[in-house]
Amino acid sequence: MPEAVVQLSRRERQIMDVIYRRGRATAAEVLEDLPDPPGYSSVRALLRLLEEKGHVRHEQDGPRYVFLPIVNRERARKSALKHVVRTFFDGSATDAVAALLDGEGKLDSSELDRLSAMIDEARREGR
Amino acid sequence: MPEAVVQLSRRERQIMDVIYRRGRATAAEVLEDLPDPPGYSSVRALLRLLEEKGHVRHEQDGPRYVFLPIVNRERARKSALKHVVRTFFDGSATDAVAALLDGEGKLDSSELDRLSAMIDEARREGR
DNA sequence: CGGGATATGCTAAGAAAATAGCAGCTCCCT
DNA sequence: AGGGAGCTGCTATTTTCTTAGCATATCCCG
Repeated sequence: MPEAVVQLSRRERQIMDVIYRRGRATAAEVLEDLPDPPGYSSVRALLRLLEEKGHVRHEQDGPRYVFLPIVNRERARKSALKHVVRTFFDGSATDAVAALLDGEGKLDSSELDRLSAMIDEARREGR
Repeated sequence: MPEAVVQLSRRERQIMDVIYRRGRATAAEVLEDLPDPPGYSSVRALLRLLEEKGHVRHEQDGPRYVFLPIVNRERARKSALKHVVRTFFDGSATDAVAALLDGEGKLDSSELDRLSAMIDEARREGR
């Protein structure tokens, strides 16, 4: 029930995306990956804000900070998928999978095997 | 090619989500579904803005407007999935499917069949 | 060991977002 | 027909976001 989906602002969202993509990132790295990159100071101000709000934390790495998400990737993933499924697929995970299969880049045969295996697995569990 | 993912503000994003979820919506309906619902006027102001920016259009329905997304759901879906896959799954659609299979609610057997069929399909196309 | 490059902390101001208020139009019901 | 309910258009205000600037600390290399 917690899942207090705090609403991030535009930049905050962009920054969190970068951090999730990289797993961890310094202010300079974040800046590198931001669209319409602002000044360095701006990024740092936002990172401080995100930290205050409890979205990231930092570890010291020599002279600089490395920022990490508070919510682990696993959880964040699920939450993101859930939102997409709810918003664009009427809650149907199956439809979402369908879109992934034909939308995203071609999957090679080993990946398809992996998926088949997962489906068999689900079938076994399901009965 | 560029997927000009125009950056929406917090509220704008929320409103677009509502519209995509419902397919079409009046200002009152949008308001209904918004978290931390603001005043009615606020919603309308935002809708007007979204229309100006080209994200939605409206049709007249008797005395009121019904708003619809400009980008059709199909495209919006793909774009949303792509973003999630990129941000949280290192670009691996397969991993995303995996998360969907065990994350989202249980799939019943007919859905699993459907997925199997899609995978076979992909295999056939892929070779 | 000295200086440039790179960091951080803090703060202030400019830009954008979000909200609310008011006037006027339209529909609908009694 | 009269009047309330429900909408829209526009605008003004407040709040939040976003940015940049400056002072200070740390690292690292020649």
